[in-house]
Amino acid sequence: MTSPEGGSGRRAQLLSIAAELFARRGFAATTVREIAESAGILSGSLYHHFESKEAMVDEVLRAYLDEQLAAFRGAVEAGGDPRSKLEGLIRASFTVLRKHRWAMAILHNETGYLAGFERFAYLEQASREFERIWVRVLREGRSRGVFRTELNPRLTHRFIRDSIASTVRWYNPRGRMSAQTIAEQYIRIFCDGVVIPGST
Amino acid sequence: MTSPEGGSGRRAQLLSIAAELFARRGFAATTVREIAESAGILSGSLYHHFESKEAMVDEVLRAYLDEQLAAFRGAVEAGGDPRSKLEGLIRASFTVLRKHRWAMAILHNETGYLAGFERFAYLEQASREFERIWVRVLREGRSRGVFRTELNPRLTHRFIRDSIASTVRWYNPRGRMSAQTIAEQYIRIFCDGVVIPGST
DNA sequence: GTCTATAGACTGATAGAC
DNA sequence: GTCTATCAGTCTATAGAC
Repeated sequence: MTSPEGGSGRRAQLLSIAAELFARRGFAATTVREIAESAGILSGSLYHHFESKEAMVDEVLRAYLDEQLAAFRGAVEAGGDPRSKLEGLIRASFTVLRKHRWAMAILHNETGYLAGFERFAYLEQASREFERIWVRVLREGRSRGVFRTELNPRLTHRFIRDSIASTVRWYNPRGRMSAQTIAEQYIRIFCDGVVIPGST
Repeated sequence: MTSPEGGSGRRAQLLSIAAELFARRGFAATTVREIAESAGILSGSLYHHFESKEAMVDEVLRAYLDEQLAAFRGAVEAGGDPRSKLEGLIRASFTVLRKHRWAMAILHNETGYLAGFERFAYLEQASREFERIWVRVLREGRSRGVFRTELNPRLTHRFIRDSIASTVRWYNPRGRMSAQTIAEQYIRIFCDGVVIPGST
């Protein structure tokens, strides 16, 4: 406990290196030797900090899920009309993306693989809780007559969730497009669509 | 050459089994022993049909990319206004999804890993060609004043591409929602948005 | 906190019998 | 077309020196 993050700086640094590799190359395809080499140490030394490779991805994912859940709840509690809440949820996703981009990618890419292990059963629980939050907002908008009734709320949620998660693959924090800029484009597409109403 | 698909039935069957495993658990995480076991044979027997594990995924991906490219070109050549072309591209994606769902998932999930091998350099070429087709349609719509000018065409393309690719994770060909139903929902969200114009 | 050295399991792939 | 048997390499993880 030597830094505000609640862990030693070295530990957090190693986790960040591992997370990026897991996200870029896949969890199974990333070896502990690669993680160690990226950190400038040998693989055996990693086990002074972590119990196993699984424990590393576990810690990365839990930290992300906790913050994402808090951000989603905050967005809903901020209130407003359904559209404002929906925009808030999208913005909350991109706010968390800035800090947890690798974790978002890992969750998106590896759920199918990790869900097979009992250790990671909490991933599905978290996904269901996230879906509940989004679907509630989408249903509210529908019943108030501001969201299209022909759209399936669960499909709609997955649609936007997967779009955002996939953003991580090309998003560059030092690039031309900030997370906030991307968020505003996504809100535009998602809420209002690509086609200008009445143009055809 | 004993079947209309251009390969022996057995070969196609083995490829289908492998593709599903690659899509569900990841290419690196899937072992040749698992593929063989799913097919009811032993791992050594696989090498009578295929040169390597890489050759298997290679064949799966090439078959998909060829059909997808033809489908996209057909959609654009069908003509019509920009919105019709855009809808055609989305429908073409879902038409191909029915036959190549596992290949779509593999391409989406493993590009980051496979792109590292020279053997799979063609994946990036194909992605660029697909993007060119979509962006041309999106730009045309913009310049004709039917698509929103504030939207970045490349971002817009990736947005819908990744949404569709992610669909494979929950799409069930024997489920309540057909690929066509999903396509129409996606067209609605993507073209017109979730929010009903003038409702707020 | 890192290194050396290695155990023990698993991996993709091969050779030859049937 | 499948099986048996196995090789050579790689993987995660451990034990103990420094």
